[in-house]
Amino acid sequence: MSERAATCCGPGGSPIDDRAADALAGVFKALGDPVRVRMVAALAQDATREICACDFVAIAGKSQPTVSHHLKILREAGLVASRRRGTWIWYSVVPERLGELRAAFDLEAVSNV
Amino acid sequence: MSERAATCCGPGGSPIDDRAADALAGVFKALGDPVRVRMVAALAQDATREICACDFVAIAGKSQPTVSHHLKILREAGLVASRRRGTWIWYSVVPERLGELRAAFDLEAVSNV
DNA sequence: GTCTTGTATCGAGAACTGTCAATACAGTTG
DNA sequence: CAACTGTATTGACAGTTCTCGATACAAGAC
Repeated sequence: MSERAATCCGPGGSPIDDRAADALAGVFKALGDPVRVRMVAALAQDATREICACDFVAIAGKSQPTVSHHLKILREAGLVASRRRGTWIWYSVVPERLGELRAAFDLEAVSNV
Repeated sequence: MSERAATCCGPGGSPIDDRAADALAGVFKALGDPVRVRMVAALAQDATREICACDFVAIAGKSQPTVSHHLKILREAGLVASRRRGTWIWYSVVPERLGELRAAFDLEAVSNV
């Protein structure tokens, strides 16, 4: 930067506070893996869809511990919810969180496309 | 899974092909860092906004090499574009790519929120 | 040409991530 | 209770990522 920067640059302050940036980045990071994208996509076909944890082994094409690891990341990011019913655990998407993400792209820059 | 899975699980095939999942995950990964979220947010205030590379040092609060590293990641993800004008290099958002991301959330599951 | 300044790349270290085998935990069944 | 099955956790390894100092490259000023 240096002083000369004043010659080239406008104001350009960031329109997002650090807490919001951290939160957004956290959710994006959770979606930043192809395996997890496939899992979320399978769930997000509709908001009420539930998929048994055991089925994600086939959907993801990974071992059971790996699938469990990815499900945990998605859970902690608030993207999916789990619900035990009898022996099996069913996962579903959290529509509110996906709505938040979509809203994050509803900016001037995007709406004009 | 095992054979018993057939007892608990529906079809649940993934509605996204591997190539699309890889592509989506790649863009999400690029957004999976608070520094880059702040940089993109600063650019995305409107589609025509241009920010000098030198200004991102202040916006990101990181060293110049680190900022350059993050800008490269955003460039390679197609999220921002760079344009040299004289001495300085100006960055702007790529609205089409942001539109693609927004479209990724326009699913049944989300539109019903 | 040299000097100065903005930007990108290199190199290295610390921290994190994806993966799976082995193991532990949680339910159901007998 | 014990046995079985679905799920989560642990431990370890390879690969990646973030960060910055040092350095190289690029363009304008002199």
